[in-house]
Amino acid sequence: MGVDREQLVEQVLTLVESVPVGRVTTYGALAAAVGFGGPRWVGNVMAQYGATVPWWRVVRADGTLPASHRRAALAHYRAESTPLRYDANARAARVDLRMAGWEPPG
DNA sequence: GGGTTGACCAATG
DNA sequence: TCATTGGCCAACC
Repeated sequence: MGVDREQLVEQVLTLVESVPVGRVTTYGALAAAVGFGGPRWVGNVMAQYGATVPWWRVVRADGTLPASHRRAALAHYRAESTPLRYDANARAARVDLRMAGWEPPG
């Protein structure tokens, strides 16, 4: 059956809203959950509509923060006590996916 | 219809 | 851990 693109977008946003506080999921996991598009498509959806949902709970597969928003995301993580990992050089902070990784239902 | 662009991913060294 | 490589999918021009 043909599913509307708009409905798929809503499904992605709903899944993002269902991510527990202090936990995160990945673009790829969301794409797999909705069974449509791919990680890059989900990234595109977030770029457009992410402002209406807790976008900081969606990170890349290796735990790095979404581009262009890492500073704002860090403030949220600190507020939510999200487990973070710091590089040896402390160049960039990443979410500890072992601890905070959350798999969306699909 | 082809080239380019994204808030991407996994394998490899 | 980092950089490179190839693949991925839809939107836009």
